[in-house]
Amino acid sequence: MPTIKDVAALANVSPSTVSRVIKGNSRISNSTAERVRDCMKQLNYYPNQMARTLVTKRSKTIGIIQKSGDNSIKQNPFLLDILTGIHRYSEKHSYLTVVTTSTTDEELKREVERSIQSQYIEGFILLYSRAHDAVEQLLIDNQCPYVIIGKPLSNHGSLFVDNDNIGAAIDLTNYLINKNHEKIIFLTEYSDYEVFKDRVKGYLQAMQQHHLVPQIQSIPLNRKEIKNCLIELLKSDNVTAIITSDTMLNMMVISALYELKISIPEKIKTATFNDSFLNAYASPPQTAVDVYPDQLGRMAVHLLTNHIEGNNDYSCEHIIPTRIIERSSTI
Amino acid sequence: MPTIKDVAALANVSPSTVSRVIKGNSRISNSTAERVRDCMKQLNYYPNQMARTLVTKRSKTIGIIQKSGDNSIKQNPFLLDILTGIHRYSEKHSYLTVVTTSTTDEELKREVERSIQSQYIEGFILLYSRAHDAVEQLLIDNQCPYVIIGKPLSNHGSLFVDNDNIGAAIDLTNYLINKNHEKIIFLTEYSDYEVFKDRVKGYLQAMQQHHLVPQIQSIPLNRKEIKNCLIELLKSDNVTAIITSDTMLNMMVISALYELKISIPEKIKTATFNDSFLNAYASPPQTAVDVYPDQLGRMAVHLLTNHIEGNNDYSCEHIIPTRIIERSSTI
DNA sequence: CTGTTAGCGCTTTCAT
DNA sequence: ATGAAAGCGCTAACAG
Repeated sequence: MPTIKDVAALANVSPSTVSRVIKGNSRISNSTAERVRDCMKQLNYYPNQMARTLVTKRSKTIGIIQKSGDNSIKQNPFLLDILTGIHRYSEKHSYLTVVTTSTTDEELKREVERSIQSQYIEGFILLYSRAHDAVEQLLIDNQCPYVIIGKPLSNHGSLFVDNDNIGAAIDLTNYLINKNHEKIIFLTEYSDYEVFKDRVKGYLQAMQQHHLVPQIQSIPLNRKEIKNCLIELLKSDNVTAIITSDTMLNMMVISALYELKISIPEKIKTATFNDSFLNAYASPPQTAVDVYPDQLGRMAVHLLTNHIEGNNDYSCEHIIPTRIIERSSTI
Repeated sequence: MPTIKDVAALANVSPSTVSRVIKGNSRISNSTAERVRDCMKQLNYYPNQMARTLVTKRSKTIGIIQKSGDNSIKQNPFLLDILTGIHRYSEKHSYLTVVTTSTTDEELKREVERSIQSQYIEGFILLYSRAHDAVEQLLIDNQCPYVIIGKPLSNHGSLFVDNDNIGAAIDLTNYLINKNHEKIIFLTEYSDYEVFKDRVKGYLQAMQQHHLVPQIQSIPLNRKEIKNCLIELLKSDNVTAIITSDTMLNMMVISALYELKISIPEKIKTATFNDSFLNAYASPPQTAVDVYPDQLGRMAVHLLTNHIEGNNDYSCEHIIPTRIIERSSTI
């Protein structure tokens, strides 16, 4: 591997001159700059990032923290779409991304701790929001720059980007109400994440505003329990529509409905949040709220890199809009 | 941020002694080692990875190369399960992973090029296998250590780990034949990846061995085309079972069947490859071949790190077994 | 068992 | 416009 010295020697200049050429310093004559660049090509030289980082203290690397859990949680297409947005936008700004995950919260914390200590991650993006989160506290304690994708909770003025989940839930509920549904139930998974709380809130608001009786049910992400729960819910009342708090839960619900031979949309309508291919290719395709995960990721990177680089730009919008994608499940 | 010198000063030893304590060198008296460790704690000291890498030339970082494509390709749970396996096992061996992806092949190549040039990735894992792949050629040209998850093609004696896809396809086909199916069709997506070729081969072998007429159809991953294709295939013949080459295609197929009001498993059985939650929570749950993606990832890391660290251990098994997970779609 | 010394490859004053 | 020199934080001979 050729070093900056090799290039310097070949070009008959000092290493500092080569260094200046690399970062496009203007005070270098065109002729030498040209010559140096030729030599770099000739030797197939590329600057060693480690060495550069060591002196500049700029690794151009951001850490992404997923919530812990098993595969089916982390493989939520919603999260993956955010990841894609982050990745794409980071690349454009020549930032590298490394993601941290774990099965348990404790392990996740340890992992994040490790990557803080290695001191080459310049900032973090937190892919979830939850009150009293140990990982966020870690970030605060270590004064790491970070941005949350989700609702900002701590009073540390943290950077964040989010959807208006209450509004989105109101919209989706109203959409069904406008189709003359009256008995609409809301299914949500057990969890203390903020998103779900907001969606419940929005549903409640919309139902109450139309003087309809809301019914909310928390269920674990588990085939059997979901099935039993549905049997219970559907036998007593004349439920005509189900809203689920997230696509993964919705997927399980429609799988259970299929088993129960309750056909969608004939007997019951279903709709959910976080659109993705999972909804487009479900049986039948599902109506869902698109939360523009790509944009969430993009904006998160934007905020974080701006903050890291000191050029704080607070003019940008932190709330990403949403829209309902209508599909067969509610038609 | 405290450095090794600060620790050394506080402990009244030289930096080299601290360095030795860090890497657990045995030739350090217990008393000083203890004292040094105390000082590290006291100062909240953690070694700077960059500096360490610069001198040792060991970054303990491996690069993962996904195939290019849009989200629905990269979010294939099969790939993500491999990723999880890689990640988990890397962590255990305190390796870091960074993944490279892109929408197009050209961009992917450029990205990989960049990460080779940055010279801090010690080896790569290629998540696909394809003949005449430009990215693999790049790895070869730059003499990067790498392992392929999939069929080894180049004659460079590359490390690899794979399933016996032909065998798996034979098994799955036989499973259906044993259930007295005779008209079984095989649907595969357009693509030049090796996995699919092998699965087709296995299907063919099994059908021919039982003197049944095979029927293979390539289709693009596209809702409309799949639907039309199914209409065509199902009207002419008395097809009783469909095998798809991958879960994503299968998902689209069952969505189309739902639309066509052809119920599974009553009118037709379906089965596919690469098991995941997508099959477990499909409508109805799908029979699928589990290829143990976690183990594929795990073994890939094992081979790669062994190779990087010079302790070549060729005794380990490179072919990961498979098994059929039976679910409602074929019952 | 421990200290001294010389770098790893790069950037960055400070000169000129 | 360019070079010399110092040093980022760490490790690795070589001494002793």
